[in-house]
Amino acid sequence: MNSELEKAHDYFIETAGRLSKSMGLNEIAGQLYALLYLSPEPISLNEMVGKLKISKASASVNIRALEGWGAAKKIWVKGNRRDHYIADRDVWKIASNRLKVGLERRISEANGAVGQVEKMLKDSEKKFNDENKKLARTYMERIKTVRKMSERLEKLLKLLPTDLLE
Amino acid sequence: MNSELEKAHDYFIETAGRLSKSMGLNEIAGQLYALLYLSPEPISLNEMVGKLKISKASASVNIRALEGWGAAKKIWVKGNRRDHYIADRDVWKIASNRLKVGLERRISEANGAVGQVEKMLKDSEKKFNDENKKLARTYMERIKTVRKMSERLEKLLKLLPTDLLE
DNA sequence: ATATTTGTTCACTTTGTTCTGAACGAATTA
DNA sequence: TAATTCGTTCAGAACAAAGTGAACAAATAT
Repeated sequence: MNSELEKAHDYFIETAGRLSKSMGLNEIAGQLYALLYLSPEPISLNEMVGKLKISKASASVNIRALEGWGAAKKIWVKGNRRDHYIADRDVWKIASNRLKVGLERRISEANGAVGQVEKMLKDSEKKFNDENKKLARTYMERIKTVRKMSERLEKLLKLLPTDLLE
Repeated sequence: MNSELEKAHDYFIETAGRLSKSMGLNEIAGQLYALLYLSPEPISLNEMVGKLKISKASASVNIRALEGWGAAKKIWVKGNRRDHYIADRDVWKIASNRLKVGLERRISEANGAVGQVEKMLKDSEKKFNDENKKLARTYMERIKTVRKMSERLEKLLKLLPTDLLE
């Protein structure tokens, strides 16, 4: 194997891993994806283990994560009983979808909690003494602002695919 | 202190911490911001320590991170020599800016590396034998696609503030 | 039937991050 | 001037996340 070529290959993969990690995804998942992305041929679990110098366990777990995200898919290779994988090379689609899904989940969780806080404040409003009533008003008002914003964000996310990602 | 009120208050802060953490920021930073966000009064380091049950060290480090992001600012309180802080309550501005800056840094790093890989391939192109020449072509083509995409993303990020964040 | 190959799962270790307590210097008060 | 109050820094403890090896079950080959 030409070592210059291999160096470039490996550096690309390393970079993908770093990026993946810094984006809150798994480093090995990023490396695996880059490996598949570059390869003209489908790749087996064992080859992943060999090329990335990782354990079979990691390869197994992470390739299935990629599968789950629609970033890789299993493919049948004639006369070979090992699982082979290829990348869906539409990086943009995959990355933006990851981002979108991740944001949506977080926002919706936060929204749920914020809604609960609002409910708590409303429900016990009558029990507050004057001092606390004033404070509760401040809280309500400010929390409402937050909820408004996050609703706005949710809408924005729903909008994203058609406007920006096609 | 009315305990219902306090519960709502604390739950809001807890939620902010969780969200902050899940977004790759620091949990305490999120809690601190939420604390300041709700408070009608400026808050001192010691009060943060007391209300969030954290160490002075954490409070100090994280409040300055918030300051650096423009999410909190120091304020002078008459007759008190402690530092007091208030939140900039424009959550949208702060959050979107964080997101933007974070993405920009990562993308630009990745871009640098990808550019280098392209250079490596080009530079050593002549030395490849036929087999590798073909492989190198595949790499180049695919990596170029990635670069195009990330350039697109960079542009999109530059565009963001005016279009979406007004 | 037995042996081998293959991918998955899980308990454990390793690695990296975050938080804290203690020590410190600067500023303020007595 | 000495004592106290503050905020910062830093080494190390506590914690969380990720990767590994070994055991396993399923499929295939001998």
